[in-house]
Amino acid sequence: MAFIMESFNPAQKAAVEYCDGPSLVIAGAGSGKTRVLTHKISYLLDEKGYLPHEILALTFTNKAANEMKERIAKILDDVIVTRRLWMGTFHSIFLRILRAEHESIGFSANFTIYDTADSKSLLKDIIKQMGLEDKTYKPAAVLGQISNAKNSLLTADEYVKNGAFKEADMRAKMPAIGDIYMRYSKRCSTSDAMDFDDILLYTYLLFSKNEDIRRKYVERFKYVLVDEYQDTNFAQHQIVWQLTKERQHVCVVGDDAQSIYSFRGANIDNILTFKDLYKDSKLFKLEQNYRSTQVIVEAANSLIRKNRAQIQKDVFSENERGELIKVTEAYSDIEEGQVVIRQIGQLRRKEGASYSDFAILYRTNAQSRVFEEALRKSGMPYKIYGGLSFYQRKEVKDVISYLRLTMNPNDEEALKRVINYPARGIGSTTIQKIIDCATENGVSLWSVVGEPERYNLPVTKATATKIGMFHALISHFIELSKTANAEEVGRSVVQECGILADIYQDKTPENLSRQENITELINGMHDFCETRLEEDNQNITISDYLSEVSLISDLDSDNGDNTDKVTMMTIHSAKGLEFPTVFIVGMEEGLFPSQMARTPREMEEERRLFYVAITRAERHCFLSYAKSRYHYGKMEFGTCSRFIRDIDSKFLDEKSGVGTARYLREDDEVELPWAKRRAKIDELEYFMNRVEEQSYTSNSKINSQKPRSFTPHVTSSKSKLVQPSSSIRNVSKVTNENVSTTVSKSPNEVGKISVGKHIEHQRFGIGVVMAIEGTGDNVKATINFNNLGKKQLLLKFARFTVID
DNA sequence: CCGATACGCATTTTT
DNA sequence: TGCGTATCGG
Repeated sequence: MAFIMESFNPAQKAAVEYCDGPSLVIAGAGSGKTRVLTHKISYLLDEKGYLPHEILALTFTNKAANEMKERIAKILDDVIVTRRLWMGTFHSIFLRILRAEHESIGFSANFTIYDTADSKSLLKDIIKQMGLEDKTYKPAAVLGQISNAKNSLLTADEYVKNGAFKEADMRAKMPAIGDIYMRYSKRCSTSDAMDFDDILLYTYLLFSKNEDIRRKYVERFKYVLVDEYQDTNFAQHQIVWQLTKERQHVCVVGDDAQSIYSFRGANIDNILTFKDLYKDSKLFKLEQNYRSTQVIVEAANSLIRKNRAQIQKDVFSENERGELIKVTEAYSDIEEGQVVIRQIGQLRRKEGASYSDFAILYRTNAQSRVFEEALRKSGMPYKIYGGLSFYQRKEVKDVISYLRLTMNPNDEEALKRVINYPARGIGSTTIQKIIDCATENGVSLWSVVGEPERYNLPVTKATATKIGMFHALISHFIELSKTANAEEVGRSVVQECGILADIYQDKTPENLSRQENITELINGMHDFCETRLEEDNQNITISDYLSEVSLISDLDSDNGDNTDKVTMMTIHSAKGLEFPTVFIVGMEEGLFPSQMARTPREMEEERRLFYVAITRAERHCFLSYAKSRYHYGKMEFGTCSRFIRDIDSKFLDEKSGVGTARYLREDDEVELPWAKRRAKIDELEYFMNRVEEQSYTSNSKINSQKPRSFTPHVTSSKSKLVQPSSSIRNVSKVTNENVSTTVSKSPNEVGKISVGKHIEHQRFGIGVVMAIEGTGDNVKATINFNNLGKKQLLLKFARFTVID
C-alpha cells in the first residue's frame, strides 16, 4: 500500500489520505478518479481500521461498481473483504435496504420493480380510465413529470398541494397530472410495485419517518463515498445527507464539467453547493490528465471555458504534445462515413492500431446507421451500443413477467402481459374488465383472477374457466418456487407455459432469434445461480435474480465480447470510457448542439457533452460534419457546429478543407512492413469493393433484423461481404448450448486439484490454487486468478480444468 | 384474435 | 425515412 501511494501525485495522495471529514474531490477528465476512489477505500480498510461492511460506496452504473470492486480486490489481494463492502449503484444498494425494511414502508418482501415500459403502460391505462385526451397526456411526458416530482421528494399527496408544480402543469395544459400521480401511486401500491424513482423516494421516506432505522444505517455506514456526484439528483443528495449529517465521514467525487444528465433530474448544483451543506469540507482538485495528449486536453479546456457555471480548475497533461484535432467537412453524411473509414484504415497502417482502438461517437443513435453501412461495406468489424436492451425484448420480458408474477402475483403489469401469452383465449376485453373490476374494488388483478365471482367480474362461464386455469398455472409456479432456485423455475416456466411450444412452432428468422434469446436468458439464470453457489452465496431465489436483472442495463454486461471491433455509441454512453482514437461525427448546428437545447443552461450542457466527447480521446481526435444529410427521409443542409468555433483554433487542423481527397493521398505514401502490408491488402480490396458499390441505389435490407455487431467472415475479396453475425448480446454466454441440459462436472477434475496447481476456470480464467478446505460436498478452494485476484470457489459447482 | 394497412412522430437515458 | 401504435377487417 505504502509503495503504491508513492505513485500518486500530491493532489491524489491528499485526496486518498484525508479521511477525517467531508471531502469533495473535483476530478478532471482522465485524472485517475477511479484510482483515487479505489485506493481510498483500500486505505480506509488497511490503514484506518474500517471494516468492509462499514463502508458504503455509491456509483451510478453497475459497470462502475463492478470495476471498482475488481480493482480493490486486486489492491488488497482479497475478494472476501471486497464482497462485504456495500458497493453498488444507488438503486441496487437502496433496493437492498428497502427489501430488508419492507414492513416499514408497507410493501411485502418480494415487491416488484417496474421498468419504464411498465410505468408507461400503467399510465396509459390510467389516462384511458380517466377519459383524458391521450393526445395531450402522453405517458412518457406524464411519467417524466412524476419522475421530476419524485426526484424532488414530493409524494402524490404533496404534489397536488404544491403550487409550483400545479402551475407548471397548467402551463403545460395538463392540469390532471396530480390526479394521475395519485392514481398511479395507488395502483403501484396495490400491485406491490415501485418504479425506479420510488426506490429513492421510499428510501428517503423510510429514513425520515423512522429515526430508529435511519440511526441503524448511520451506525452501519461509518464512511460513505459517492462517485459521479455531478449526476446526483435532489433525492440522492438528500439520502446521502441523511446518512452522513452527523458523522460527516463522506467523500464525493465528480466533475462538474462532465454533468450531462440534467435532463434526467441530475442537478449540477449538488456539487457546486456541497461546501455549503458540509461546512468543514475540504476540496481536492485532480488536475493532471493522464489520458490524453496536451493538445486534446488544452483544446477541451478552451471549449469548456465558454461555459459560465463551473468550478475553477486547470486540467493539464504532461503526455506528448500530440497532433492537432483534425476537422473534416464532408459533402454528405455518406461521405462522412467514408472519411472515418479511411482514417481508420490509415491509422491501422501507420500505427498498427487495432479496430478496438477506435470509437465513433455521435449525438443521437439515429446517426449510427450511416457508419454501420460504411463499416460493413469496408469489411471492418464493429459493435454498436445502445438501442433495446436484452431484458426489454418481448420474449425475454414475457418470461421475466412469469417469474415476477410468481414472486409477486399482485404485479399488475406482469399479469397483464402474460395472462394471454401464450394465447389462452383471454382477450383484451376480458383483461380490461379485470382491470376495471380490480380498480373499483381497490384490489389487485390477481385477487380478481382468484375470486371472479366474489368481485362480480362480468364474464361468461367459459371465460371464467380459462381465468381459473391461468390462476392454477401461476399458483403452481408459486408452489414450485418455494423449493426451486431461479434457474429451475425459469426452465419450468418456459416449458409449462407453452412458450417453448409457441416459439418452436416454425423457423421464421424472428422465432429463431427469439429462441436464441430465451436460451440465453435461461443460461443467464444458470450463470447467476452457479456464480453465487461457487461463491457460497445462498441468495439464488427468483427474487434475488429479479432484483438483479431489474437494475441491469446493456452496457454493464459487456458480454465478454473482447474481439477486435470498432466501437460506436452515443456520447452519453461513452462517459467514463477512453479510446486511442475518437471520431466525433455530425458536428452540425441543430444536431450538435441539438436543436432541442434552447436555454443557455441547456446549451451549456450540450457543451459539456462535447467536452466529454473530446476527452475520451487518448491520442487522436477527429471532428467531422456533413454539409448535407438525410433527416427523416428528407435531404437537409447543415452548417458547421458553433462548438467547433468554441475550441481555440490553434488546436485545430482545418486546412484540410474537404477532407476526403487529402487523406487519400496521404494513404499512398505510407510504407508498410511486410506482415502488416499483407493484412492491409485484403482491407484495401474491401475498400475498392466499397467504392464500386458506392452507387446511390437503394440498398435493401438483406435481413429483416439489423445486425448490431458485425465481424466479417471473408477471406477473398470476391466473396459477399454481408454476413451479419448475431446480435452482440447473443454471443456472450458460453455455457450451455441447450436449454434442457443440466449442470454436470467431471469429478476427476476435483480429484486432480491440489495447492499450487494451475487451473483454468470457464469464466474467471487462469489461476493458482492457494488453499483447499472443507470435506465432501463442501470442499472449497481459494484460487488466485490472474485477472481477478483471489476467489473462493465451491468445487462442487465450479467449472474448471486443471492445467498442470 | 390475428394480420394488414395507415398514421404520426421522431434527443440524450447511468437506474 | 422507418418504426411503433392504432384501427379495421377477416
